[in-house]
Amino acid sequence: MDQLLAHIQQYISLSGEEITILKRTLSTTTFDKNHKLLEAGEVCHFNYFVCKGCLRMYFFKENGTEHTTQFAIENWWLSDYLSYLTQLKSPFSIETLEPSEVIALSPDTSDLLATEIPQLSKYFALITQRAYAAAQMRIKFLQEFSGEELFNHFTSHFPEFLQRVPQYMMASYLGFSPEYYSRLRKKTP
Amino acid sequence: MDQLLAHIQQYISLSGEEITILKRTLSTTTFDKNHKLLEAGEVCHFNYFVCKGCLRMYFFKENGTEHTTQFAIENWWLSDYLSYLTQLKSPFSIETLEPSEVIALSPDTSDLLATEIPQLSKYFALITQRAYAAAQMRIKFLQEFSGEELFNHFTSHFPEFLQRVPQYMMASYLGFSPEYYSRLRKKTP
DNA sequence: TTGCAATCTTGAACCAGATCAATTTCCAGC
DNA sequence: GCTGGAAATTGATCTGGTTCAAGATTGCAA
Repeated sequence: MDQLLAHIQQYISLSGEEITILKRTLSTTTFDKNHKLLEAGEVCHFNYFVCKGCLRMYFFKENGTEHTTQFAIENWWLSDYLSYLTQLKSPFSIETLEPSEVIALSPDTSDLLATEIPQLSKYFALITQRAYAAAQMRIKFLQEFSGEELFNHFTSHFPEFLQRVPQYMMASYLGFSPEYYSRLRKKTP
Repeated sequence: MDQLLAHIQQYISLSGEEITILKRTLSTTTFDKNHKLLEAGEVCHFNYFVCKGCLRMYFFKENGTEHTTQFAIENWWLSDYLSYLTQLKSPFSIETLEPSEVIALSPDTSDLLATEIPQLSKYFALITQRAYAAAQMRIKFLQEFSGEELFNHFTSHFPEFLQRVPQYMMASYLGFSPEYYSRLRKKTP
């Protein structure tokens, strides 16, 4: 919970009263490893803030192969935004990869908080802008880099991730097969 | 200009006075075909709204090949959000593909308008959310579909685009070579 | 501690899509 | 209405990455 308050206060300042409102309105939930927060075919009712742990969002192709589209660790928000906004069914699943502590925010609660704490809209706007900017860069990387380049880029920029995430998930996140991932790993130890 | 006002009023309602403020503050600019609105290496100072025409955002790999990351037609906003937010240099270029009429919005003007027309923050927030949602779906499609599937999906969902955009740009947008695009096209006429 | 299931590795055959090179078609500007 | 350059097609060849199948490792549940 303090995790989120600290994160918010990186962008806007909160009065004592506002902090009280937030603490009263929001609550953290603890989940085991491999707990499903969203199952493909359901509506994505929440935007999840990770206080502690690690989540991922993924989907299945018709042929049954699984593809991870996003990871989220401490201080990241994660949700299927299209489903979250429209309340239509999501093609994605979201699950914990570690025992995790998250805050689940619904659109209603979000609106409520934004009216009680006007500043908060600015925080949410910033978060969404940053998420969009990150998505733009991810699209660029996927187009720009070969598998090997993606692998090298990722291992050098986010080494901490590799410890926390199974290789076959990393492989599907970067857009190639587990076998090829293993070969790249061998290549540059 | 009315194009933007209409677009805004799909999401929020504006008073006559607010419309006046908008008309006074914003202006449309007309550009020839192939006009560069942003050159790679510069800061992206504006978020562009397309009243009429067509823009694209693209970048170059070291090997010199060009990759289109986004198109924008009427009623779409386009910018390199990371550069726009941080005012750091952008790796992208933005150019018109047709004679176009656009509204260029700077972060300062955006803030100014948001204080004069509080409702407008909601509009901008919605636009960004939708853009983020679209980017999430784009990433999903790029992971989910083979070249041929992407091609079929795109031609069936956005046939109007194909008329307006050169094939080699479509090819790089979908993530493959112009030659392969041509072969796919032949395959399914 | 053991046993089983999930994950990771390795090899060999294969293929979607790239690259290179040679025409052909399409236009924008004179 | 030419004409030169950009865009599109087509064929031949090549390769990054997949797929399939068979072990080797790991890790966790009982």
